[in-house]
Amino acid sequence: MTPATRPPVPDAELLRLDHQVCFSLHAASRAFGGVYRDALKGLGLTYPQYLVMLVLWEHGSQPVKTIGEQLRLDSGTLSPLLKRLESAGLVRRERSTEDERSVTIHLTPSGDELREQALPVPRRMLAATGLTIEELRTLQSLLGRVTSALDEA
Amino acid sequence: MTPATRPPVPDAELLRLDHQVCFSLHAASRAFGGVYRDALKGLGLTYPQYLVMLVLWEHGSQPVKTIGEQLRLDSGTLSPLLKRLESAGLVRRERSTEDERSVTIHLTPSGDELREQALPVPRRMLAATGLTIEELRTLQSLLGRVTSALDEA
DNA sequence: CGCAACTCAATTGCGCACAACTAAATAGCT
DNA sequence: AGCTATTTAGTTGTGCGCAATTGAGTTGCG
Repeated sequence: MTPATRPPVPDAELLRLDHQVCFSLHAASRAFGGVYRDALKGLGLTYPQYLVMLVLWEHGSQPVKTIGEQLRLDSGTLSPLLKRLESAGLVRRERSTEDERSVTIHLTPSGDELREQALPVPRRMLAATGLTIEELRTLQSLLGRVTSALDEA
Repeated sequence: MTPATRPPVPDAELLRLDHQVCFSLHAASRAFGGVYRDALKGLGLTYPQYLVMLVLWEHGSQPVKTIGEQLRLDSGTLSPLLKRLESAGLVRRERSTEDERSVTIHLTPSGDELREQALPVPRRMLAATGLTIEELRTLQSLLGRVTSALDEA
């Protein structure tokens, strides 16, 4: 069934299905955000701030640019976010001496310590999704393909 | 392989996998947003505004509350958004006479006409995802389950 | 050297998302 | 009727996301 040539899906269904998928993605993203908000409240981090900390915990000090590349965020988002992390005492911003355009982000001791408190968060989130590891893999694979395809369009 | 009792997935992998899934969702949502931004530019709509118009096109005039329920958005988001749609001449806001707390949103003739221009959008988006109908169904099913589970947590 | 092109971070402006709160109206209960 | 609780929009404040712009700094080329 459903040969390689387009199967007989009527316009009306396509329309509804598309609506559901794009909306589902939007809704799922916000639902995740809500649960992360709770899970991260104790750490004083928002979800995007947590993503930045994950990058720093995993790969250490690095300039704003490479953080943005990994998270797909630009300086308009990262600059104020990093200043808030700096105000919270978690990171230090240091203008590079070799290339004065570049600002390197370092973890402070507080920022490094926070890692331990963050360790139980992923397992808690995994449980909250109600999915099996297999399903998570499937989901991640599909999302990755969608994102790549959309980025090229 | 992978019995019902937790399979031997080390913490480190769990951590990375979780990171990837939540991040993938975040990234996919923003990637979708970017492509919708282009697709909807000609209509003068943002993606959330498009969602509101879809609800109105499908189900007609209705109060703010029911729009919010369908889109999972509260009045803090919808009130200013609807005012922008009103400024654009696409909707009319009318306080109900029977229950003066309620504001009913109506499509204007312009708002109704816009539907035709929006018809090609879904097919364009579907193509941009690069997924088959089957994969979209799988994706939507997983996202729906995740959202339900997360909403309860 | 001197000038043009590029890079990188920051800033500005707009819109979305959500929490907390306000205000007005309705419903329910005594 | 009178009082309380609930419902419904709206407002305010904070933070994310992105486009467009600015400005400092670097690189490359003649």
